[in-house]
Order: sequence, then C-alpha cells, then structure tokens
Amino acid sequence: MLGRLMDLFREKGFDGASLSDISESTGLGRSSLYHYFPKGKEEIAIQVLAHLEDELERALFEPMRSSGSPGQKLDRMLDTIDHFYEGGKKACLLERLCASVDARRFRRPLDRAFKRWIDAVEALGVESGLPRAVARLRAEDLVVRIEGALVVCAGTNDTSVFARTIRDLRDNVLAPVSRR
Amino acid sequence: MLGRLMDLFREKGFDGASLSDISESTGLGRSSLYHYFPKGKEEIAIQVLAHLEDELERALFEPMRSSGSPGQKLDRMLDTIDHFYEGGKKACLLERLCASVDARRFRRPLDRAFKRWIDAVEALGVESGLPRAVARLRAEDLVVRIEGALVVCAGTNDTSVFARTIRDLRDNVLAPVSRR
DNA sequence: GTCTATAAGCAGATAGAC
DNA sequence: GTCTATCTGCTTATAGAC
Repeated sequence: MLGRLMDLFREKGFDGASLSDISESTGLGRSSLYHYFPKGKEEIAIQVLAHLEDELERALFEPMRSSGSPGQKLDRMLDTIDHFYEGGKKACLLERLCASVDARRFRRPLDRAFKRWIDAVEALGVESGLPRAVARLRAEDLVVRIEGALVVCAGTNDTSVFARTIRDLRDNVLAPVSRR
Repeated sequence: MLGRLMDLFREKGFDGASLSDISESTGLGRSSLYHYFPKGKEEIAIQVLAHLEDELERALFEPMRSSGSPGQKLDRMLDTIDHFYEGGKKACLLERLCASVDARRFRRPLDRAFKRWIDAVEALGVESGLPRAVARLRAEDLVVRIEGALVVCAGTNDTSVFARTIRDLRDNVLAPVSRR
C-alpha cells in the first residue's frame, strides 16, 4: 500500500496528487485514509518517505555492506537503481518531494536520505582504496548525475541519457585516481 | 512581469502556484490575468516558458556564438548559470514544469529548451577541438549535472554541491580527450 | 483593462451511523 | 474500520459594469 502511494507521488508529485487520487490508488475511502493517517496528506507523504528509507536500507545500502568486491557491489547498486527508476522512465520520490510546496516539512527525512545514499557510495569508494575526499566527491557526483539524468530524461522524453549515465558511473566511480 | 511569474513557478512549481499566488506576485487582478492569458494558468506557464527560451537565447546561447575562446565562453556560460540559479539556491523552471501534473502540455517547449542547451554546449566542445561524439556526451553531462546538483542542493539544503559541480565542469568539459 | 461579484467544482478534512 | 453525508475554504474560471 505504501508502495502504491509511492508510485502515485512519484508520478504526480505531492502537490499534484489529490486525496481522491490517493483514495483511488489505494482502494481506501476517505474515512479509512484518515483512520490510518490521522494528520492527513502530509502524514501520508511522511510515511511513504519512511517506507522509502526502509527500502533503500534493505535493497541498496545493506547489500553494499555485505560480501563481494567493491566493483561487484557498485554494479549491483546500479542494477538496482536502474530497475527502480525503470531505466529513467520513473521519477525520484526525493526529487518530487523536494519540489513540493511543503518541502520544508519533509526537510529532515529528505536530507537524511540523500546523505545516507552519498555516505554508502563514499564507503564503497574508500573500501576500493580511494582517498576519502575523492570517494566523497565521486559519491556526491553519482547522486547528482542520477537525479539530473532523471530530470533530463523526463524533459526530453529520451531515456538514453539515463542509460549512458549509469554506464559511465559503472566505469568511473571506483576508477583509480591517476586514470582520471 | 513574465520574470516575476517565472520566479513564482520556480519557487512553487506549476501545481503549487495558485491563481491567487499569480495575482499577488504580478499585482494583477483575476480579470486582468484572464485578459492577458485568455486560456488561464496553462497559458501563463506556456508564455513563461517562451520567455525563458528568449532569455536563454539572449543571455546564454548568443554569447556562446560570439567572439572569445571556447574556454572564455564556457566560463561566461557557467558564470551566467551560477548567477541564474543563485549558486544553487533557486530551482530550474524546466525541472519544475517537467514535474508538474500537466507536463505533457509543456512537452515540446521543454524538449526544445533542453536540446538547445545541450546543442550549444556541444558546439562549444566541437569549436575547442573535441570530436563531435565526445562533445555531445559532455554537453549532455553538463546539463545532467547542473540539474542534478540543483536537486541535491534542494534536498540537502547545502549549496556546496552546486559550487563544486560548476567548478568541476569549468575544468573538465573542454579538456582534451587524453586527459580524461 | 480593471473592477466587483459570483459561478461551479474540487481541495483537504470531519461527524456520526454502522 | 469503513460507510455516507457534509463542512469549509480555496480552486479555476466567467459575467457584466465601469
């Protein structure tokens, strides 16, 4: 159910998704909605965001701490990301909530989610032998490029930019410093 | 006036900006608004987008075709961009409209604006001696990274990512192929 | 062109029966 | 928990006087 709501917010954004949309996408009437989320729409978004944080932890960050070479783990992360965004066709919930009128309400979880993502990639870089400062910059750059590629794909209706970005990240995020 | 409306849409997004907001930010009453924009809010966004295209042409693309070395012109473009986004504090109108519920209505101008931006940077790369294919990829990457940096800055409330991105682009967009 | 007034509908949210 | 009915306020949009 939180998954369906996440899809809805990713598609329409927070401002663009009405309670009627929410009701329709969950199959719940208004009363049931307010039973589960007493504070209304804002609380729905908060819980969807928390759900995303759980999913990120489970499907993205945890595997990055487990066994495998850094290169393998980067590959797996990028596979997961590529699948999650459906090759650039689906938007990012974080971006959609950043762009909402009430973005300030979501500030803390949004900030936390971005930071954790960057931290996880940074750790991967450090594990693969990069100096921490370099790993940090490349981790930020990875997140920047994925978010940017999603925007450009949405604007141009051309997912090839996303595919190229993923490919380029695969080759360069963990590359030795001298090669760059 | 279109400038003020652009600020409004950049701040609140298309879905988040109401006619009351629009009325307030322009000082025009509802009747005047419908006098200038008979088709309502959607037409306002269309005209604001057209205004942005004019501004891009005048302030960004035209200078890139005039005199100066490619390096100087890249520097000037990045200065203009940095100023336009106020160092990462202000959002991109294109991104805001991509994320709106009626994005399909704006598809053509959005696609055109992104393509022209990429084309202009590609031309700069070619002028500086890069193979066209490389110049194309780097141009796409420049736009991707700027859009992505704006998203990440908004999400983390930290503009340093934008500043670093601009700096990195300054150093690398026109760099000889071998150095990369 | 801008004003006042208002339509018609949808937004988010609630009450109370069952 | 879910239903029907409803409230209030705001939304986009229009009509007609000035």
